[in-house]
Amino acid sequence: MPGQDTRAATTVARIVGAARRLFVAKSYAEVTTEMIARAADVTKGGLYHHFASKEALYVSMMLEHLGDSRSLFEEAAAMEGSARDRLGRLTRDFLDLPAEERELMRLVRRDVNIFSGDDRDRLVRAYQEALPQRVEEIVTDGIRDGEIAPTDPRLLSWSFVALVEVVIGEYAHAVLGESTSGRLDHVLDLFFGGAAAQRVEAMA
Amino acid sequence: MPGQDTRAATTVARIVGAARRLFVAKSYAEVTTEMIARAADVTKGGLYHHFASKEALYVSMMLEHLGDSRSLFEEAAAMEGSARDRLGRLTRDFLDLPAEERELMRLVRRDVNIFSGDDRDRLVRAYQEALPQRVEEIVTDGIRDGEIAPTDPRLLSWSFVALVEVVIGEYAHAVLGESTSGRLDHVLDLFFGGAAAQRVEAMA
DNA sequence: ATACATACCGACTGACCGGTCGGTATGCAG
DNA sequence: CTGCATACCGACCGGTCAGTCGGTATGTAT
Repeated sequence: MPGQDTRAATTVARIVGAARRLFVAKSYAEVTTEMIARAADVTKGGLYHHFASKEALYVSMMLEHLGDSRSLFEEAAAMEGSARDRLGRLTRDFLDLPAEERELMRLVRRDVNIFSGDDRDRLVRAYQEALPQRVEEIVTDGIRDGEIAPTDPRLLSWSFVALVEVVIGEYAHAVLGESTSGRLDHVLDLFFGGAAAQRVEAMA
Repeated sequence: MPGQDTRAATTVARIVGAARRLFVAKSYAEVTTEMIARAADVTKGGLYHHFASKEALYVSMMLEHLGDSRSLFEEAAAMEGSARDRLGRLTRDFLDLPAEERELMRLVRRDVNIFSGDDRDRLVRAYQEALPQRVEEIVTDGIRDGEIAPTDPRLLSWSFVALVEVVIGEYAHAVLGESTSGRLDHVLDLFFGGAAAQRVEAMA
């Protein structure tokens, strides 16, 4: 009953899904078009019917994911509230993402350097628009409102993202517990308050 | 006049040096043994006379560098003084490293995943002993002395290393100026004090 | 001088991989 | 029913690359 369009669309989706799984598990060079085709239950011919090249498939897969992520993070950035609340919401959304999707954000940064020209530029832009720029929005507001010390907002955003990345991975999982909240608090406390022991402060 | 031993040693050194330059500039898969041999002014045959495989060459090159780095960072960690001073010294040493050697520290983390088994384990261990464990020593002391808030020291160390990595790269260079000190202060301030605006505190 | 080891050469091989192409199957439009 | 487009197949090609191997040159020990 499904027409050709639907058929093609589901095949494309199968290929993209298989590519995503494989690219997360292995490096770009290690994943062969043959492997992707086999995992998607088509042949290489079928794969190349829908995608011009291995690179085009990778880029297509990644751009789709980055678009979705951007929508998700834009919601958090658009929230009302303190910078800490908004960063918390965004980070929580990120940490609660399925592991595979979260890994894709690391993947872009890892793989961007193996491309060049147009594809590379599009990937970089899409990544920055998906995550770092959303963080930067919040940080910039935080500086304007006196919540965050006046520093270069982009540098601060990257620092924040770097701290979040530390908290992914099994060691942090083991230390901070299974729930998202532990990791979240750890990141926010460290980012806003630093690692120094609390000085005794004058209390009201 | 030099005997065969010296001759072989210098050839090996040439090969390792060429490999280092190339692996920093391009990814593992993109660097061919032919390119390394050519850059080292030997043939592939000559290269394979000294190294059993491409992987063995990579590992050998990396372990040599990590050993040197470890010695350097151990000095800083062995210093007297506050945790902040010692971390500052270690970070300064790191930031003042020639760009190529500094890049190698990123390389390990990037490339570790393409190996497996024994080679992988040795690389991971050597890296951790070279940098993160040196940081962890200092952090642990800082916690013991009440300078750093009691948190998991390993997690804190990784966070610190992540913050340092942000500060390498051209954007940070442009924002924080050419000198090492600007980047150094930025990292230390952020790590110890956090990003929050200073609250007005009771002063003596 | 002779014999042996070590350094090095470079043509070659075998495997792999991205991409192609001629062909078949399946629907849809007139 | 016919003709055309689209989806898909799978054998194949061109090229690349890690690794090999028979050979030569250069020292070194006896």
